[in-house]
Amino acid sequence: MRQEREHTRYNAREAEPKWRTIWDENKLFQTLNDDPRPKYYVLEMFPYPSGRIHMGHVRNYAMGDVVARYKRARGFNVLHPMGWDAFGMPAENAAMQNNTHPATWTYSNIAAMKAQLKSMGLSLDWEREIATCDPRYYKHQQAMFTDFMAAGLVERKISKVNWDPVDQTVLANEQVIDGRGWRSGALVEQKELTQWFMKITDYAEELNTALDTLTRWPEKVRLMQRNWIGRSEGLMLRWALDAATAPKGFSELEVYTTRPDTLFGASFMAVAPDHPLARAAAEKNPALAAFCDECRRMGTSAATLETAEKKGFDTGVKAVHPLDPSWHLPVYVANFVLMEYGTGAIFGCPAHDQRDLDFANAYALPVQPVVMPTGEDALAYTLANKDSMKVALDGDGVMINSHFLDGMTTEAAFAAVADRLAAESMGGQPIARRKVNFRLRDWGISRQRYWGCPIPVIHCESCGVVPVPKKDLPVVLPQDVTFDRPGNPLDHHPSWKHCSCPSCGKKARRETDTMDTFGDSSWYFARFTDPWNEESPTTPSAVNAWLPVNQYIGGIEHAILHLLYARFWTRAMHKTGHTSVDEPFEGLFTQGMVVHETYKSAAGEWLTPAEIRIESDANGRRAFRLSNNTEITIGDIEKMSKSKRNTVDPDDIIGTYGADTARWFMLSDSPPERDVNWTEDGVQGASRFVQRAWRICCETAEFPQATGSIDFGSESTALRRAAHKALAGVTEDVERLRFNRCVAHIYELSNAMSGVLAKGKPAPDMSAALHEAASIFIQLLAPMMPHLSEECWLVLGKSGLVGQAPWPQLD
RNA sequence: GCGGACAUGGCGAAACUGGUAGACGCAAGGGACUUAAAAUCCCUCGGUGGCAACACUAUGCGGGUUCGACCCCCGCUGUCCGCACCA
Repeated sequence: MRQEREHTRYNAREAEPKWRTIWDENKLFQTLNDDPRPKYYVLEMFPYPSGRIHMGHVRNYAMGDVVARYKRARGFNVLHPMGWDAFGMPAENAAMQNNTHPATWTYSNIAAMKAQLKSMGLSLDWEREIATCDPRYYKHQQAMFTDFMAAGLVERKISKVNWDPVDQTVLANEQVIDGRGWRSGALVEQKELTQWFMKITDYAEELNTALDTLTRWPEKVRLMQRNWIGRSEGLMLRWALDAATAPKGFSELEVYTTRPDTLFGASFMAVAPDHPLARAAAEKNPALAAFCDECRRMGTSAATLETAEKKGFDTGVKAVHPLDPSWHLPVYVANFVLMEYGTGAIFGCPAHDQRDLDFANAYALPVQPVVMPTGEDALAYTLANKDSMKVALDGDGVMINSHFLDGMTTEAAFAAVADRLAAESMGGQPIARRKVNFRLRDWGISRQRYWGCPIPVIHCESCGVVPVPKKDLPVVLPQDVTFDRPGNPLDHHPSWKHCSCPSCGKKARRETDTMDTFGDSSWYFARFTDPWNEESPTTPSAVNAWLPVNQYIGGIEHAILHLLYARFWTRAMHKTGHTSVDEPFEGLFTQGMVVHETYKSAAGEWLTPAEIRIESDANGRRAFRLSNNTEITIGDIEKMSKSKRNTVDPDDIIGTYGADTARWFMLSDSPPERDVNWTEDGVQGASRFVQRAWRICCETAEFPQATGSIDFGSESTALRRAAHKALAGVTEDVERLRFNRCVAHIYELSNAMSGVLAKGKPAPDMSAALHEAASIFIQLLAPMMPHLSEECWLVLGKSGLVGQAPWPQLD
């Protein structure tokens, strides 16, 4: 017979704030730099202060908090800080729309979001909070910028940019939609502007090879970075130009190729429309000039590239084949050759490159196979494919129709051509040299915007570009700016940009570009290690002790840009003496998105989950609108977004169920790297478990704890075994960030305990086993549901805080 | 086009290094308690057959390796993601 027992329900709304106050009063999560324990640095990607946290934040920070709390219990000195990625365009947009200052908007958002994060019960060291828009932060970023300048890592050069003529600003590629500015809708122009660049390409080789050392990064992210860097090994090859046809001043054409082995299959040359040779040839040829203009207008948008045909224009210039002086090839201007990659010029080998083949077929150029698959007959293969190929053979094989290369593998032929041409010279220089090339380009950091870190340089007519001396830093953003007209408010400001030259004292002009906000997030993890240092960006003893971040957690959307820039910036900091580490993040975890069902009315309008009531039975689920009871179509499960209105507000969930329930649900069910589907049923399930865990602890507390030595019987031993099995499972799975499995282990233990408790008053050995199991149970729960576990810890008569208890010993 | 990942009940998933497929949760169905509801508790829950013990079958599809395959190999199909004329 089940005993009649009345337990009060666990009241999260009362308990959660109470425990947070106790943690704060005991400074539980304050981290000292001189703590002797081994260090562990866990970091979640800091948020942009948009105004409110969303469920993605809840998932991200719940995961990080589990790791932080677990590592603390394992005896580590854990650094778990939080800050704000606070510069950026939304603040300026808000300023334009609402006539509020970006700083006012940003700081009020930070205050609101900080309160929300606090309500989650995260074990963060708020003493180290930083905001990138704070002059006490960007002062050091400016100091590093001048150090980077001195170290030759910063460059000012002319570059093509997307220019919005209405907003008078540069747009990133992502901000150009169908050739128009995302905000103004104006046709975007390609404009050449002098811009600031970080020389990330200086580290291309190292950023690529060091990926091999990042064994605790997802393979997917490493691969994406490897592709982005795009390392290739090839040959820089100089072709002589036929003097009779070449424009004045052009005697040769240099190309980059990764396939010198296919040189005998060449049938044309091609240069980019912006190539100097194209420009020179166009001067005397209006039709060619028109063709080049047309290519430029096509622009670089992905949509136009997809459908663009291979188009070219014969310049009339002839190039001399480097292995056969009697062989002259036509030089085309072609729309598929990019000025930005290699030398902006190629030789075309149609048989072994699909683009070249398409081009050759369009302009009736010869197609000569020079590589065939192993085992084929050379003559038969040639006859079958010559001038009639549809699909280029771009793989390895055996050389044919290639004179001294015939019979070699492609690999051997590459080496043979490279060696022979390196030994030959033209104008006193070798014809060819081996060259490692990268797709990666330098990082353009100039933004014609107000709400960003000012680039700390001064332009002087006599001295040129002069960095602002460190004693004059920070270059602070002016407060009194207006957003009533397009363009850069810093440029419009009546006095800000007028200054005197730091070296000669004459009147000079302050740089009005601000830095890309990716710069701000490229070193914040280093600043967290000693945010109190006013003199310099980092303190060697702190930054070198804490870095690298042991576990970094964030969204996959930052797989390339943020993580690559941070890897570069860390190396630049190393070069300039601000740290001695190269890789900022030892372990990386990319979590999945939070998704939710969508709801659409018959009229086609999206409805929020809060406006919906669900009915479900054996026939399935149906949705009804609360206001008028009409049936609503249940749509696809999609990423939570404002446009589909399928969002759930963390405040509502925490207010209704408590932070622990929200955290528990976020960690259960789906593997953390996959998307998690937020459902009302799932939250209620999590909430039921909170009450069940509470009941288990309350019921256990009614039975006596062990005194003296105990002989455990078979049933009590089984319970103890279940408890330690759960302990082993959770320990392993937290280490591997498999939180969904942790949840399952805990459920299994709770089922075992419920089964024992249902049998009524236990024998002394079972009572002792129950207390042991409950103690383990609460400790396993503690990293995930910290408030509830403190309350349970208390009801079981345990001393101290579970948040300070060491991880249980496995038996 | 190139590169990569994934595919298991009604659903989210688990199965560790090749060794009892479906742990755990959700949904659903049945029952207990209740005036009723909520909450709680008990039972069932991949499919087919059987009162049952149980038998057969089952991890996208087709082959293969193995005493043994969700797991390894080959070939398909589908879904998702990244890059996108990179010479």
